[in-house]
Amino acid sequence: MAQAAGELTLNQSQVLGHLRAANAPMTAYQLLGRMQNDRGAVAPPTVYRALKALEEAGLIRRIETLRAWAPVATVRPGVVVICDDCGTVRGVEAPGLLESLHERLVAEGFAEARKTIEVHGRCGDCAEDRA
Amino acid sequence: MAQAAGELTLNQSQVLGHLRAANAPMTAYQLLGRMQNDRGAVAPPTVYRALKALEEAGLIRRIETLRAWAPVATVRPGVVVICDDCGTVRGVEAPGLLESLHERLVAEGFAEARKTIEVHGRCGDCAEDRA
DNA sequence: TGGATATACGTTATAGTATAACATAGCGCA
DNA sequence: TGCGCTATGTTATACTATAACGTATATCCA
Repeated sequence: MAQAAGELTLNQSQVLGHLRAANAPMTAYQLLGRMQNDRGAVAPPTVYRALKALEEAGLIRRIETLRAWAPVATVRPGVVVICDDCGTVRGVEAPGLLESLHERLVAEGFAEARKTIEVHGRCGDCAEDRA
Repeated sequence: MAQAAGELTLNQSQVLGHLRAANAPMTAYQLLGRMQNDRGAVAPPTVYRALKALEEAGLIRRIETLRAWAPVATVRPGVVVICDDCGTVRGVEAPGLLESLHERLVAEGFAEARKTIEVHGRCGDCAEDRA
């Protein structure tokens, strides 16, 4: 069951599909539940393997502070903004910010490999709802 | 067993002591092991309760990307820099950077409550060791 | 004084997140 | 055909975190 490079397997595309259909990040076990609805018996490694492959392909990322996963389409750049009321997540572009942090660390001799920037709070829509 | 505000209980000061003695963040269960060495039977809630109190007191913080805990040195730094080789963690102050991100989000109507910024890579010392 | 309340901790059990290890199956190709 | 590769299945277990309930001690104040 070899797989052409750049294409998704069935597991992977199902997991990605569920993540893209959701309006908030999903935990691995929420995904597992969906997969079991779709297909019957599915075990955790099936989901975790798909998540790993999708993450390596740059199609999803883990939201560390939520222990959950989101498609990069909703979260693309470096800064992830999370509304604790409605659960939605979006990416904010802040190239200058990331750049200056990078410079700063390089100057201190630190070789940066991976950045996680997550901001929690309440989005404008939810603030209005409570106004 | 009420506790004067601002003072640490025995559990809390033992947990904090272990974290300060370590040269890298520790997981809750590593701490649990140390506590058991010190005192015999100790259960997870004892450790987690101490961690929660210490975090609320601003004395430690959870390193999300490591699922581990580290003491906070004096000022609460905005950016946590983690060496994946030696495991050490340090805080970097970057007030301008955080400020500009904050402005940016306020402009979009987002009310920020909590930020997590963690950078992984290799520190200068470890780069030298491998040179 | 004594009882209502609050806080910390003990204890048991369980929920939630993630991976190790080994087995099976399909595919490309020498 | 038989070998090696990759994806998936399957079982078990490790690791992280919290719920729920019980006990002890301190504090407040009627």
